[in-house]
Amino acid sequence: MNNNTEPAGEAYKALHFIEEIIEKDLAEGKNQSRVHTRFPPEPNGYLHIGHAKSICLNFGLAERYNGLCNLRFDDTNPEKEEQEYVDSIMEDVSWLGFRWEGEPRYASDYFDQLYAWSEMLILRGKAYVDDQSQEVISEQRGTPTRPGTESPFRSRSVEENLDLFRRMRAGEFPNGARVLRAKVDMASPNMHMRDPILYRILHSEHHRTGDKWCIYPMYDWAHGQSDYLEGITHSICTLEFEIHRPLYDWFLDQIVEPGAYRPRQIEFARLNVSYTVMSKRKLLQLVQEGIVNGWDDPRMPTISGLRRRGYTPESLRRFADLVGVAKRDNVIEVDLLEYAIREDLNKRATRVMAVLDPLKVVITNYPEDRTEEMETVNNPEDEAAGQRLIPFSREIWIEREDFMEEPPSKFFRLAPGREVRLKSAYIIRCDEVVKDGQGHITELRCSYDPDTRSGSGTDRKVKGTIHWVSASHAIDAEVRIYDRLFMDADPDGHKDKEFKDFLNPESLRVIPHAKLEPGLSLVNHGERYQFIRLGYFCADKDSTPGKPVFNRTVTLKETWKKA
RNA sequence: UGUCCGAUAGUGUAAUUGGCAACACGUCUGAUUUUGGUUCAGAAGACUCUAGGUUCGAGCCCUAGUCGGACAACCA
Repeated sequence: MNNNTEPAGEAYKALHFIEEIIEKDLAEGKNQSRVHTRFPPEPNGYLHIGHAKSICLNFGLAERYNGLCNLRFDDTNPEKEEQEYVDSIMEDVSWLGFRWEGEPRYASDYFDQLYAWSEMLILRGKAYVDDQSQEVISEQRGTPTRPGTESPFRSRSVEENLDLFRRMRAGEFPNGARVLRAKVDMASPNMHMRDPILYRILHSEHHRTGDKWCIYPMYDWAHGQSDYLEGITHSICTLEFEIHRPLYDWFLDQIVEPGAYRPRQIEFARLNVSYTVMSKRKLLQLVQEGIVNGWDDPRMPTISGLRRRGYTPESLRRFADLVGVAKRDNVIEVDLLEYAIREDLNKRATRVMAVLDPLKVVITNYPEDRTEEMETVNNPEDEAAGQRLIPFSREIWIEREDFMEEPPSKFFRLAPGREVRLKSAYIIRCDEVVKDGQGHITELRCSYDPDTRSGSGTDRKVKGTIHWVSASHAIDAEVRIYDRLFMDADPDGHKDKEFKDFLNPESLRVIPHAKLEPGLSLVNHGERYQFIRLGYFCADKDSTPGKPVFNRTVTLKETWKKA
């Protein structure tokens, strides 16, 4: 069975290695030719763009092969996990546009079954209780190049192991007093096979099971078994778990009948993005040390941060598609992320006029009491978006950087004696530059050509077109100009420096009084616009009626270089 | 001195399974443009990690090596 046939007209897209594995399994009728994946985050932090790749992969595969995808919280460590994270994860996955099969699952749903299987292992002589301290166990484990040594408790009787394990569960021992270990192979070249720990004692409240348990299963013991219980066929994870796969399989061997259904672990290379950090630990550090304003700070590579920044779910899914799936370590250039959001917003964002650094222009030959409503197109890429009217009058704001007193030859904007077109309005010429006592430019006095009204059919051309906003009609807005958080392409790739040494001091610049066209006074947070010639901006949740707050998502592509 | 994994333009991913190394981002030209955006046309950029081998033919198969990554939490 080959599901690879694409609809006619669509470009052939090569299968990545996981799709190849799946198609082979499907063809062989493995696991009744089902495809069932899962996204298994630990609720100990917010999801980031790397998780988005994994989400798109797992849910995308299920979609492509008419399968299912579960959302499962890997909540086996009550000391780090919180409900807040569970909630944020569900919100992020849904926002990305995916629907998990049934209710969210939790590894903690399977604690009873895991416990029962553990007793089974003990009964079969495949697990034992070890009384040694963490330090001693760690010492005995050896090193990657030196085999471990067996614990003196390894040969305890089944009865004693069972009794001790039950008493561990009953809460008779303090944290760290004993652990349950699988009896595998202390001489294995794979460290994970050297009698891995199944259960540790943790007298702490679990966010879902409360105080029902004081022993908690380790990741390796919980994960594959959870996959099995959920009927997962393809358990996709990142490369660092590759070395765990023999253990994943060993555990499954203990509970799965040969030839029957069985999940398979497949590893792919995690996403890295230049100029950012991706570890939850470091992101948590940025939040806790107040370097950013929370997990959803628009500078964070978290899904909630990108959402607040103005990224669309479509752009993130497109990005996940563009980065591909393979097994080699990779660093994706941020440019690709920015390409993805520009591509999307170019098609859908309404163009509006906004002046961030206002310079007053007085049009001396324009009547003082006059206001014209100029028609302007909402989106040149989307005719259906229609037109709207914007007010024009004698005094306007233009961008300060759109004027130069002594312009280089390639400068197409306003300068003394030069002309520019005001977008959707008239061509003006700069006649006079007004300065204050310090030589600071305070105002430009210009004259307009009445025959050049936009849409009047005039054919007079000028080199440049600039944006503007009528001074008497403009509203004030706060605009937050975000730039990359780190100045180095690989912030944690330096031996003698810490990632925080590369923080960009100008990652956030707040413009308290930007001038916007009046139609923008009432915006709903999350609305996205293109500020003409400046970039894409998204209304922040801090907006209030009459005083919007905008976040800059990304600039427009800048191909112009100074001479 | 171990085990596992990986290596193709600057970046990422392909190469229909052994047949002229392609696509995307990025870079550079030019055209169009009432956004220096978009769009369009084009260009540069690769000893496919190295050395052997198999073959009429190797990015792909084999051998050896080099380089990079992962593994020594009672984290996931």
